[in-house]
Amino acid sequence: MVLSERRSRILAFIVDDFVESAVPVGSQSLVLRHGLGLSSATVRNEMAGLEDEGMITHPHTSAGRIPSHQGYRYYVSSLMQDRELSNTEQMTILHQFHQQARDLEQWAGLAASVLANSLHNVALVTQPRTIDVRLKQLQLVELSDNRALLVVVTNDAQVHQRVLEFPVAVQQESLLRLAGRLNGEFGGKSASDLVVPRKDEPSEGQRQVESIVVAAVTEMLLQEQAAAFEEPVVEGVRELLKQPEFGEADRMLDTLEAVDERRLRDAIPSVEEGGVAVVIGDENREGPYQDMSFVLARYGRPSAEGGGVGGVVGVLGPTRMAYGESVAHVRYVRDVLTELMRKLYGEDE
Amino acid sequence: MVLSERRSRILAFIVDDFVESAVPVGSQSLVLRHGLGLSSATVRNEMAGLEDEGMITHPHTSAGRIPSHQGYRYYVSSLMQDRELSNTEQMTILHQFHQQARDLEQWAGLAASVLANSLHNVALVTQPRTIDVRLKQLQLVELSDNRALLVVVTNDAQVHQRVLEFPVAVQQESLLRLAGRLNGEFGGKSASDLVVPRKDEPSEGQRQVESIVVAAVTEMLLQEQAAAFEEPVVEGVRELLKQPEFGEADRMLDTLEAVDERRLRDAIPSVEEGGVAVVIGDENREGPYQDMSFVLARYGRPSAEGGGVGGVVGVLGPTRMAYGESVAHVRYVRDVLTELMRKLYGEDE
DNA sequence: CGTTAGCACTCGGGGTTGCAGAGTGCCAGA
DNA sequence: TCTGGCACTCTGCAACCCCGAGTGCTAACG
Repeated sequence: MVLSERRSRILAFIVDDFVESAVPVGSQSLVLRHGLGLSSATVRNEMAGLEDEGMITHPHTSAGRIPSHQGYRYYVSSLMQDRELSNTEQMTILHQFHQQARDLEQWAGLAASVLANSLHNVALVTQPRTIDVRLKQLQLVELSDNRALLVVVTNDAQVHQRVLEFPVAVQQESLLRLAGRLNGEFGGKSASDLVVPRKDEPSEGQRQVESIVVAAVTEMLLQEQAAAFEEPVVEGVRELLKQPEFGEADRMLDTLEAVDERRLRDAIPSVEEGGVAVVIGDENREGPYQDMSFVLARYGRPSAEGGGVGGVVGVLGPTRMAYGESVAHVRYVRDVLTELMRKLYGEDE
Repeated sequence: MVLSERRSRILAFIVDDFVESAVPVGSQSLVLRHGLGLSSATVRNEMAGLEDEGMITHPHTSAGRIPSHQGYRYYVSSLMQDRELSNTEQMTILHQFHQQARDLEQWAGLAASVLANSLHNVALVTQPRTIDVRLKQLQLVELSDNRALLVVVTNDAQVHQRVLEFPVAVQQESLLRLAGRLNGEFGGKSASDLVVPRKDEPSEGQRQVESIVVAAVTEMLLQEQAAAFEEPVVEGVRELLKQPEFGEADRMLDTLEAVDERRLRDAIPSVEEGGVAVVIGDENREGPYQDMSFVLARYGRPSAEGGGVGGVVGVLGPTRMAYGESVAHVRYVRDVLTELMRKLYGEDE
């Protein structure tokens, strides 16, 4: 569907005004705010037209117009100008990363904070994951006589841990030897390559220990493999709930449920690599998000070689959202994260 | 202050009824619900007395009575009967722990979930910490040519990680040797014992690498040491906000801010070992919690030998809270966590 | 034929009014 | 010392009204 030049301008103004004020915009206020050389009556006629085309609606007979989901869609796809962040904005964001981001795990949280604060909506960032999970290194730390902490580092630089219990007493020294041997044997391997070995040398007890460790590692790798994402880091819930669409208490409670990490993990729309995806209102499959919008992007290295590592970064807000701003910010933070990952995992390979 | 037997009974009924219904309780409804052999008029006289003693108040002239903070305090200290969880309740909770709690890190979250669901309030649990942080083991994992992941396990079985950047290229093999050497040298030592060594053998580059690693480890240990608690795991925010005292939207927003992890970390009242602490309303120093109550306990091993490991577990709710239930649940979950820790870190030492 | 002025109509929000219900305080009598 | 009774108070809720902002339509205008 293509709108006339004039209608497009009017639609864009309606979207802009409504996004800013959250109040349905009427014909008169429109001509007053933006000096279009038309009378309010003409604008009313055009608005009626826009309504016929499904771009805007009435909340009730005598209220101003608000954009429909389709109207937002048209705005995002055809009308919105695609701005880049200014240098100052870029520097502000970069600065926060350079100052605080020590640890891989903190990156996601930091990115989420930055987005939430700039956009006053919920920001969500998943931890970087690889599609092809492999063991990088494991470590065994003695805790008590027959307990040890197993620490597993995978090729996406994620660290996982688990407490193991053995039927026999073990010494730190033998655990070290075992860890060393297993690292040599299984380092770089994926879950399916791990098998409980049947060597002859080790005593009965040690064989048991070994098989417990290998089983745990296998399970941890599989678990990592199974979840496309783990629960995303979510930031800015309060920012979101300050928006006037959530003014009523029960609406707030529903929304609070919708932005629960566990809930979001399964609801994040799929995103293709490269661009920034905008999913508006009822384009969402899941109920609670039908009057909200996602702006999402993949960060990380492309999965070309199967060894790609990455995740998803984005914001979630009411459909009445500053799409232009959001896209610009999400894209920039995506680029920053991608660059960080590129440095971390090395330039090539 | 001591109340007459009859007034005590009436106060207890007022607290019970108000906790249950959240509606100010009047003299008549009181005699109807509990068959005390008195007329409403007499109860009114007693209520006037209780009001003089500061135990209850009026929201306005012609409303029922609600307990004052002092009233709750009297109730908790003198009136409340101290129940234990029934066997079934204990089993339900234990079952959840046995089924899900694989990983030390998950314990806190699980404990919080259990409490939040049973008590319909916010539950908070800090990760176990020791007062005397020592290095247990470290691990170095190569990421790219000149980057490595440093994994540090401390004596409280916490795992921490950081990405390090070296001025020279490093090999996994030399990292392994370095890690082994440092483990031998510094295992069991605390931050103050770590010093950048000045050996002669290693080449210039390797010395740089070593000093970077040692510096990072020191910093991580200190950081762990500095924070009495890290941010607690918080669960059940939605449960809390469903309570009628948060029915209005702006009240909800304020509360949402108050239960923010970062905010809570600094606001948790201090708790002595042993018992269960109840901090009611304006007994809290910090503003946002002045009309809420904490029920808290320390879990873990006593810090007798300086090597104790533990944390804090508890709930946060409106002053109108089922204190008896809360105390019973918090105490039981505390015991469960303590037992788990005892097993984990060994019986003695 | 597109644009505009004018007009009747509609609806939500805010303020007012008017109960009904639940409670209280107090007093006089058992 | 307790209790029945009564006048009084305050909240919550529903009904009501009115104002303002906005619409749709029609007729006139360039």
